[in-house]
Amino acid sequence: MKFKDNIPIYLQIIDHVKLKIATGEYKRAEKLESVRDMAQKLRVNHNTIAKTYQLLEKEGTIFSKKGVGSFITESEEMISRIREERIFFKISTFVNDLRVLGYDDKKMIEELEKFLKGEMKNG
Amino acid sequence: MKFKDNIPIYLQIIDHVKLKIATGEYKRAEKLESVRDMAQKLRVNHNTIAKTYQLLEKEGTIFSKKGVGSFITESEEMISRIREERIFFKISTFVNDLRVLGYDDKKMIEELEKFLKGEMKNG
DNA sequence: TATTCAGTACTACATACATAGTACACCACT
DNA sequence: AGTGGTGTACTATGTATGTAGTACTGAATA
Repeated sequence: MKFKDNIPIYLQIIDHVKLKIATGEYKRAEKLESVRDMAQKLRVNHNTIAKTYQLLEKEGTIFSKKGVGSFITESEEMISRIREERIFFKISTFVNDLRVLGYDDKKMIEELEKFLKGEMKNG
Repeated sequence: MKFKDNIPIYLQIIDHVKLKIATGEYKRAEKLESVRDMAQKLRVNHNTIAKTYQLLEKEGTIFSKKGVGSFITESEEMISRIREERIFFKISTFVNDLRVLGYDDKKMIEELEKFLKGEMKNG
């Protein structure tokens, strides 16, 4: 996993975990990698992963048991919400950003279609 | 202007300036507010604005003259590029993000259209 | 019971960010 | 020549982030 500068690593890992939940890669009640294993895999300090897991637990996305491990939430409703909120956020961000740049609904859709067609030509 | 946590203020101001260039609010060779005035307006330290302007100058977006002020680039080509790069980035980010979530081109456009229609109902 | 693995907690250290205050260098203008 | 506005530079301080190392607590298991 590659981290961007200028954004705290622990926030990027939080997003990384929630993305995997949103895509279904992480499933309900599934055991996460341990704090130390995840730290080694992502090449960060275990304290950074501990902070990540603690914040994810605080918002209910995962839960941790001392001596046992950390697990994805058991609530399917929570998992659905994570996915839906993510989709809504991505779309509304896109719409807002392009409107600020002067795009109306029609032009927005046209430019998106043009982009998708142009991609096919190039790669 | 409201700043997000977790993203350095000076980066947010850089984006803020470039957005105003992209939208045409800031025009070619236009004089920017002074370091101290901009600082007061945005309620940040003047050192933060100084850093912002210096980074914007390093990438050629603006230029500064000691004792005179800071100015938007004189290059129309540069201004066009700032706008075009911004649009490309927003669209490609959107496409990538939704693909990761399992959306193909068709569904992507459908969901965008649904979002835009849904907005009309609500507000 | 003893070991191992798990989350958690703490100190120490370094760097980036942001503020606060001050000072200097440069330019325009009176 | 002097004044004021400009960018620039510097020190000091505090907070957040991240690493490094160590140690503790709890649960599972041999």
